[in-house]
Order: sequence, then structure tokens, then C-alpha cells
Amino acid sequence: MRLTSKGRYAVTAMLDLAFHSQLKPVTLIDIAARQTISLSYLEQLFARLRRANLVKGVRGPGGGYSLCSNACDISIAEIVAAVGERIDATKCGGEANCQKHHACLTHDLWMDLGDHIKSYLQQITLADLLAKGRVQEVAERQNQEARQVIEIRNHADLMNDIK
Amino acid sequence: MRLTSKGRYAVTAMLDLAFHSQLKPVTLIDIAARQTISLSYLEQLFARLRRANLVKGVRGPGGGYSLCSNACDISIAEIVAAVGERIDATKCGGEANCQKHHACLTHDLWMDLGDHIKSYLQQITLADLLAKGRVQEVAERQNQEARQVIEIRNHADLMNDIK
DNA sequence: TACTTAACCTAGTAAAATAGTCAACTAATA
DNA sequence: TATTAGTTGACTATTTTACTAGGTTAAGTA
Ligand code: FES
Ligand code: FES
Repeated sequence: MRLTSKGRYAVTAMLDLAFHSQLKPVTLIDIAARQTISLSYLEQLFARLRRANLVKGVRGPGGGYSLCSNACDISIAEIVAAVGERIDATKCGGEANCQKHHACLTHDLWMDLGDHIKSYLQQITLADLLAKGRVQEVAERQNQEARQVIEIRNHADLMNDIK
Repeated sequence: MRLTSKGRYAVTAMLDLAFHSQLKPVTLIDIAARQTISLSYLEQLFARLRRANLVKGVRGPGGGYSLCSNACDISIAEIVAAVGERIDATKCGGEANCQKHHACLTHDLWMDLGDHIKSYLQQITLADLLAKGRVQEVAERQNQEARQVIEIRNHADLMNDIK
């Protein structure tokens, strides 16, 4: 079992998306700037998120990504699974055969642990995280810090939209 | 966060130890045979378990390893931590600084997840696992299979002891 | 005393995974 | 038509894992 930056980045990016994509799609460039994640790496992650039907992409200017469902219907477990992180703690992958085609001494322990973690992550949704004060604070700070990079662009877009 | 064969082997070996070391120390050779784990690798893991004061080794003929405490006082969390598996799910290791010296968007989520897993593994002891019927079954099967390898040796020892 | 046993220690290593980079291509918009 | 931004594939440095090989040391046994 492993939970690495791949899964952390995916959840972080999805949360950023949930936070900013109320009106229009959000570009990966913006997410990369706000969350300090490599753009190329994000692209790879979003390819998988798209294949898992969690986000949809819109090409061209004004494009970007937005969520497929409501934030309250997307669990952390789904996101983590979509990018291929194994939440399973067993060696056998649930087959109970890691020791000469038989179960090893600790198979049940790791199965139970995996189920435990899975159900924990399943019960938490993006909406739950959005509701936390701490998340709001951090998102605010990130907006401040990434302002010069992002908002100038977005502001120009907005002016154009108004025109 | 990662939980790999290192931690799985450590717990498996400790459980084997708890099961077989009632009377006399158990050799790593026996554990390796029963659990099909590389002997040299086991030695490395037991070096760490010993440094963590979970087991003590006795050299020479008739030697081996035995537990430092009762099986009911050794939690899975201790074993996993002793061999250096990081149960922590954060990137920052709890420092809340993984994004330019500040907390990232999902820091709290990973902290909570880590605490959750940790407390789950802390509440399970070796004695709990030993009490499970499934574990007894598997241990019995392993005894059968490793009989020709181990018990012939132990039998010889026993005969010598009697003499 | 010589021999065996098994813990203890150190260094190295093939394979896999991670966390990326780079470059090209496609679709939508202005 | 130029620009934007998603989409795709290949490639890479670094790290970790799960070992192996080879030794040394301490404690019993013949
Ligand atoms: S982990 Fe499932 S059989 Fe060993
Ligand atoms: S995981 Fe702790 S700050 Fe990002």
C-alpha cells in the first residue's frame, strides 16, 4: 500500500477545482501556479481523472477543467483510486495467495486495514473539505500569492468578456 | 505514506515469534522457512526490532529470538514503526510547510488520515491476532509444510536434550 | 580446544516506482 | 490565422525496495 504525492496532488487539484470552478472552467496552469505542482505532471493526473469521469476538459481559450458531479458527490477515495494509488494493504491484492497459493499469516489483518482506510476515505467528500475553515484560509492565501500570476490574466479575460 | 513488504514481513515474523517462542527462542532460520521470507532480509528487520526493544536475541546453539514483552503489550503500530515504515500520510511530516513554508490545501486531511490509521494499528496487539481462528489455522498449515525442514532439526535437538 | 550454531554487521545491487521533463498534436476560440 | 489549452507519448534522474553475499562475534557442544 502506498499513498504518495500522486494521490495528494490529485486530491489537492480536485479541491482547488471545486473551489474555483463555480463559474467557468479552471486551467491547469492556474492550478499549477496556486498549488505549486508541475504542469506536465498535472496533465498526466488529469488524464486519469478524466478517464474516471471525475472531471471534463474544455479545449481552447476560456477552456479548462470542471467537475463532472457536485462536490458533495465526489469522495476522496474515488480521486485516489482514479490516479492509481493502491489503498489495498495486502501483498496478494485480496487473492489470499501470497504464500505458495495460500493465505499468509497476516492476510486478514491487512485486508481489514485496507477496508478501514477505504471506508474512511469514502465517507469524506470534496464538499466536506471545502466547508472547513482551515481550507478556506489556505485557499485565500494561495489566491493572494498567485494573484500577480493568475489574476492579471483572468482580469484581462474578464474585461474582454464585459466588452 | 507507504506500507510495504517490509512492514508486512515484520508483523508476520513477530506473530510467528509470538506463536512459537513460548518455551525457547526461535531461530530466524525457522521463521524464514515457515513464512517464506529471505533469511538475510529477516536479519535486517530483526536488527531494527531489537534496537526498538521489541525482541531480544540469544546467540549460539539453542539461541534465537524471543519477545521482550507479552504479546498483549505489543501493538502492530509499534512493529511497523520499528522497521521504519512511514504511517504518516502527509508530505511535510507534520510540519505543515510543504508549500513554500506554509500548509498546503490538504494538509489537515492527511494528518487526520494518518492519525486514524495510527490509532487503528495501535489498538491491535499480537495477542489479538493470535486469538483469531484463521491465524491458528494458517499457523498449523505452515507447521505441516515446514515440518520436514524444521522439525527434523528440532527433533534431533530434542533427542539430544533428553539424552 | 576445535567445531558448530546462530546472532550480528556491512556493503552492494537488480528491479520497480516516483516525480517529474520534453515535445508534438488537436480542438476551440478570438 | 494566431492563440489558447487540452491531449498524448516517450523519456529520465532519483529513490526505494527487497533482496544477496560475505563476513564477524558470541555461545554452547564434542
Ligand atoms: S497478504 Fe493476502 S495472502 Fe498474504
Ligand atoms: S502535507 Fe503538510 S503541508 Fe502539505
